[in-house]
Parts: sequence; structure tokens; C-alpha cells
Amino acid sequence: MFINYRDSRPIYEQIKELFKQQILSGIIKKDEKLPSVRDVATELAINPNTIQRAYRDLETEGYIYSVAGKGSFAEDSTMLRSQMQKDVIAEIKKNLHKLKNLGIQKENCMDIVKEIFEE
Amino acid sequence: MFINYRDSRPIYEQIKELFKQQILSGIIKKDEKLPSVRDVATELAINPNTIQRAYRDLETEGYIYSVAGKGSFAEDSTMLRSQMQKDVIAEIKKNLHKLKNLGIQKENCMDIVKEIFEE
Amino acid sequence: MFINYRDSRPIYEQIKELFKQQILSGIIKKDEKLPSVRDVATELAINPNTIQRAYRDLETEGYIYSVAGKGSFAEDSTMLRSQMQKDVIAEIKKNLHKLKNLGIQKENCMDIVKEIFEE
Amino acid sequence: MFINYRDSRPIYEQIKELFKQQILSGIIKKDEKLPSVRDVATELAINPNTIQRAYRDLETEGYIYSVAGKGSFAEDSTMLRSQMQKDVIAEIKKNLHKLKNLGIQKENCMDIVKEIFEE
DNA sequence: GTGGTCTAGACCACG
DNA sequence: GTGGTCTAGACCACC
Repeated sequence: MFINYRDSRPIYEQIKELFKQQILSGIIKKDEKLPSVRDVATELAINPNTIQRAYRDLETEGYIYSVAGKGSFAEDSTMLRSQMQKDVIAEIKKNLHKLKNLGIQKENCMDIVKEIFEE
Repeated sequence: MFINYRDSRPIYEQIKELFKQQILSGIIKKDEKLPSVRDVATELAINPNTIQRAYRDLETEGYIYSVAGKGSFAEDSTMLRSQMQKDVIAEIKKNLHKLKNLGIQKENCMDIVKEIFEE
Repeated sequence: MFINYRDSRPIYEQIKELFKQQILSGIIKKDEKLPSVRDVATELAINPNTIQRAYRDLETEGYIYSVAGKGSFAEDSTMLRSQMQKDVIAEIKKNLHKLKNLGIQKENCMDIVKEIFEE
Repeated sequence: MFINYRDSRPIYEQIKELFKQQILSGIIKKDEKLPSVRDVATELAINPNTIQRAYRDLETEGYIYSVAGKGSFAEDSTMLRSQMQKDVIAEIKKNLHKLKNLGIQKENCMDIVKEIFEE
């Protein structure tokens, strides 16, 4: 796990994204325990409050559930995954429109897709 | 021109985007004068410092050039366009990676491209 | 019996409520023995300390009485029932105040009462 | 404004409720500015972080929107109000069912409603 | 040991 | 002056 201090995004956002990826991609499975707030804090050399903030956000966003005294655990990600897909696809469509307006051809866009999926 | 105070982005970013769009799309042509800082400020009922900040950024990003005592003018947008293309393509690649991680197939992404370019 | 780990309430509160319901509704009768702390703990796969805590609370709240070396037994529920009524009525009054502040009319509240008691 | 330190609920929850009431009841109108984080903190003799937590929660729950450098402002409460009504009514129904099971008569419940709305 | 709340005090970007 | 982020360190309830 890495934190990029040059990244303009706040640290807790970076941490949130790390865990979101791991949950959505199945690296952390349903009901699997996440590392404790304190463990992540010491590993990343970051204040526990910042990790806590990330975990709390992940809970309100539905990615994890926390049990005081036991730990934090991954939620079932199937619902989240489909929602995430919709969001990302909407984002891509917006950018494809931009490219279209900038005069890029369909073939060039196809090539970009191929490039990503064949690497 | 509209400013959305509920938008999480700072006001000067919103103003920058407004002018970027107009320059890239040709609404404001090469060497055409932009409205003065004061005019924009009064029209949008916004602090002139904020407009100034937007113009300063647009200048360092190469969208406009300023002539002391005369005003700000649009740069040639052809160069900017290719830069913009690179940025948007980078953005799309990031999102394609996300979709790949979420288990979306190459064919589905191809379909999205087709959908946009054939509408 | 079920424990919901996602429930924000602590586990011992959930266990307390389970037994309160059974005592007030008569499923566990006056002077009937409750299952032992150890049995509940093994059945629910929960730390015996937690069950102990629940039983201790139930005793101080007057729902059960414990006899050293024999076990825990249900109290007479008639007294408890009137206490329970008071608590629930207080809760309803709080919520009626909220509805009043939200602009709901007395008639609408009357209808809600009718709906419940005539179904 | 008052904070009850004996209340088991965290301070930020109490503060959230104070502002929710004022927004839902119309005391704070749409787009009206809330007192600044620091002002509330000094008035209640509470750490600014705690107020900030309350304001941030209110924003994610849709009660206010915050503009960095300008302040926090009330959202349009009409949507929130109808949602709130549904929640409170559901809560009352749950409690009415409890009373019904405890043997309370419909007339007694009617009297409670009258009591609240005629005081 | 776990998550959760709170304080005190600092710094930043924005307007 | 405003909201927002972060640190350091404390305390609590729960398990």
C-alpha cells in the first residue's frame, strides 16, 4: 500500500480508493476482516484518525461494516460493483463525447480500448 | 454564464472551464478579446480576485495571453486541442482500467465507443 | 435466535431484547428457567462474557432473577409490562412532536392509529 | 442552543439534530447561511472539529451544502421533509404495534395524539 | 485489541 | 474569515 503525498487528493481519499479497489475486485472478500485502524495507521505512518475517517466513509458508502470491538469487514460487493460500472461507463461516455467534438475518429478510440485490454 | 455554488470545485475552476470550452470550440476565436476581469466579476457577482486567478491560470496553461493595459486574448486553439486530446485519452484509459478490473469485457467497451460515434 | 453483526447496537443489547420479548409475550413464563449463559454462548458462537453482561442487565432491569448455582429465572411480567407501556408511550409522544413540527395534521395521526388497530 | 453532556448520544449527533430541526421546521430557510463552524464552537465551548464533523454529516445527508471560504447553507428542505415524515410515521407504527400487543386500547392512543396536538 | 468520540492546535485553499 | 485536512494524544464502550 502506498500513499502519494504529492497527490492533490486528501490522504483519506487515497486510502478509501485502495480499499474500494480491493473490495470491488474481490481481493477482499465478503465478510473478510480489513486490517485494523491502528495497523493501517502504523504501516503507512499516518495518524489513526485519518484512517478512521476513511473507514467511516467506506461504511456510509456501503463498502464495509464496522463492529466496535471486533473490526471492520467487507460488505457484499455485487451491488456496489454494478453501480460502480454504471458510474465509470457514464464517465467514459462523457470523455468520448469530448474526443468526438475534438475530431478524433472512431477507429482511434477502438485502438485505445484494444490497447488496454490486450496488455 | 453560470456559476454553481453547490459544485464542489472552486469557483475559479468553473470559470476556467467556461473559457476553455469557448476557446476550444471556436466560440472565442484566435486573438479575440476576452471580457475584462471587472466585467466578468460584476456580471457573475463574484470577487474580481477570483476572476483574476482564473485568467492567470488560463495564461500559464496557454489558453490566453494578456497585454498590459489592453486586456486578455485567446491563443491559437490548434495546439491546445492536441494537448486536450492527450488529457482526455489519459482519463479514458484510467477508466478503462477500472472497467477491466470490474470484469467488463472488451466487447462491451467497444460497443460503448460505437454507441457514441454512431449516434 | 439470531444476532445481526451489522446492527449498530451492541450484541448484548440485541440479546437483552430477545429475552425481553420472550418474557413480556409470555413465551418464557414466570419462574421459568432461562438457558444457561454457556449454552446461549455456544449456540450463538459468542463470547460468554457478552451473554453474562446481558443477563446482568436483565437482572438489574427487573426482567429476571438469578440463583447462584441454579440459573436465571423470569420475573413476573405484569409489572414489567406497565413499565414497558410507559416507555413506548414516551417514545410515541416524542415522534408525534416531530410530526407536529413537520406540519402534519392531527387527523392524519388519528388515521395512523386507526390503521394499526383495525388491521 | 444547548448540549446535554449526560445524553448518551455523541455531541456531534446532538448538534446535527439541532440544525436538522431548524432546517426542517423552516427556521433556517433555503440558502440561508448557518453560523460558521468556529462561531458555533466558541458559543457552545466545544472543539471546532466536532462541529465540523456535524456539518460534514449534514452535508452528506443532504441538509446543507458547504462552500469553502464562504460558509455553509441550508438546502431546500421539501424533499427532506417528506422523507423525514415517512421515517417518523414508520417509527410510530412500530411503537403502536407494541402498544397493541401490550393490550392498550385504541382510545388511549387517540388520547395521546389529542394531548400532543392540543397543548 | 477494536472501533468510536473528542480535544487542542496546526496548516491549507478559497474568497 | 471560511470550510477542510491532518496530527498527536486521550478516553470510552465493547468483546
